[in-house]
Formats: sequence, structure tokens, C-alpha cells
Amino acid sequence: MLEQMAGHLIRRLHQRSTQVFQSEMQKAGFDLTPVQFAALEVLRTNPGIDQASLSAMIAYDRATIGGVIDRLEHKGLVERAVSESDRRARILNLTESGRRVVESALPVVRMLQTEILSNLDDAERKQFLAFARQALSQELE
Amino acid sequence: MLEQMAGHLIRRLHQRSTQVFQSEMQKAGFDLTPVQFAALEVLRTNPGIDQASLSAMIAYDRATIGGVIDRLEHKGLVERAVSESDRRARILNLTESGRRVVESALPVVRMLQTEILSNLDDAERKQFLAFARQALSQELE
DNA sequence: TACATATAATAAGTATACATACTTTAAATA
DNA sequence: TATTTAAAGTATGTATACTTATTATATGTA
Repeated sequence: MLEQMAGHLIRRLHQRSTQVFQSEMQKAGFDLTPVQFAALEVLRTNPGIDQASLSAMIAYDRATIGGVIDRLEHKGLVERAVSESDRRARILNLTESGRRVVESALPVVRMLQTEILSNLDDAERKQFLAFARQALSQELE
Repeated sequence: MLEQMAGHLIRRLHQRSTQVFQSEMQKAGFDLTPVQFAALEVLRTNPGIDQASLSAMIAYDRATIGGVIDRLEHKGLVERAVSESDRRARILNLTESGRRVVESALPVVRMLQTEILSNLDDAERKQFLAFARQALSQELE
């Protein structure tokens, strides 16, 4: 019954995805959640953006990102500064440690993506991901 | 970059899934989260199970289910009683109100499943869900 | 039967996730 | 320029989600 429902299957996939992420990352010696990694990776390629831009880019709301950045700042991976041009905004940048961590984590994160869908072969996985992107075409725009 | 990653796409799908669920259910006049509905639906077809069995059936850990049942009990949809045969266990049953709510919510929940994947046509959606089940074959068994 | 082990549930702690309200600051406009 | 409106971030509250520890109760075994 539930097993037939898209919502249930998607939730189970998400659950598997985060479990694989956590266990593979821990195995590789990293203490990062999926959101924390996503934030660091976006800051690596977009240094100096503010929290609102970051949350738009990875599709989290502002309140959630505020907490994520709190924890990354506390770990010494991100620095937060009041914007000169807009004193409401907080400008974000990786610290040196933050840069080292994302750069070394990136290959591990790339690897673990196929592990999430390890029951699909290469062609099936590509097809599945193409369907996923199509399902999200509005959101990903 | 992130958009290429399975984990990111799956998270976005999950996000869309819960958003569609919340908005469609609210539109239909129901105040139920996806987990709460899943719990009620399993209790409808498996009355009298305990919390551990329920959490195994919908793949949540016991701690999470404890809180979910708290809220359903508070809404008057579920009753919790100490098991006669095992006094550690809590036997769960729908109340009359709980039964009415699941039964009337079920068609709405069925409908909204296709809305979650509305950018896929029927054949694509079937194929996508088949891949999802295959990806989860170990977990679902 | 006594003891070790295992299980059901709860408690406590961390981290998403989102809605709503509030404060501060910018931008638009009358 | 004064006022309205909007945007950035924080605070608060609710609901997952999971980990580890604790308590109560069963069960397996010496």
C-alpha cells in the first residue's frame, strides 16, 4: 500500500541517501552533514554571497540556513561579516580550514553518489536521475 | 555541480513531495503530516500492533515514532495501551475519529501522488517508481 | 533459580526543515 | 523628504529524524 506511493518511496530514498552520506563521510574522517557540505561547496564556487543567496541556491529557507551557518562558523569553516553595501546582509566566506575540508571532501561525496543508487546499473542510474531532473524542472529552472 | 548529484536531486524530490502533501491535504481540510498519515494508514490495516512494529513497518526509528504517536494521541486519533502479554510494549489502535480521518484522507493521498511527479507522464512515472523500488530493494523486502 | 542478555519505550541531545513574527535596513513612491 | 513597502536576518515554535543512555520487563542460560 504505502510501498506503491511516490511520496513513501521518495522518503525512503532520501533516508538511504543521508545514511550513505553519513556513513561514507564518517569512514573518510569528515564530520559534515549533507546540508553542511552543500553550503561549503556553494561557498567554494561563490565566495562572498550572503545567506539569502546561499539559501536560494541550495533551496533551503533562510531560517534553516541561519542555523547551518551557525554550526559551520562554530567549527571554524565559515566566516560571517556584515555587508558593506547592505548592512542587513551577512557576507559568507570559507576559512582556510573550510576550503581544505571541502576540497578534500569533494571526491568522497562524488564517489558516494553512485553508492546511493548501487542497486541500479549505470544506464538505469542515468535514466533515473534524468527523470528526477525532469520531475524537478520547474524548481531547478 | 550539486544539480548533478543523486543526493541533492533526491532531497529536492523529497522537499517537493512533502510540500505537495502539505498543501493538497490542507486544501482538503486535513491537518496531517506525511508521517502521521503513514502511521494512521498502517494502524488501519494492522490494528493492535506496538510502536516497535509500527516503526519497523514505516521505517522510522522508535524515538521518532514515539513523538509522532504522542501527537496523534493528543489529536484523539490513536489510543495507546500497555500490552497484556508484554508490559514493556504499547499497543496502538485507531479511535473512531482516527478511522474516519484515515478513510477520508486516503483518496486525497492517492491523488496527490501523481501531483508529486506531475512533470512526468504516465509511462515515465511508472518507470521512475520502478527504478525507485529497485534502488530500495534491500530495504523494502 | 540467579544472572546475563536482549528488547520496548522514553529521555536527552543534535540537526534539519519550515512557518510566522519581529527587528533592522533598503528601496520605492507619494 | 516622509511614508510605505520590501528584504535580510534572527527568534520562536512545531515536527521530523537519528544517536546514545536509561528504565522496565522478558528471555536465555548456567
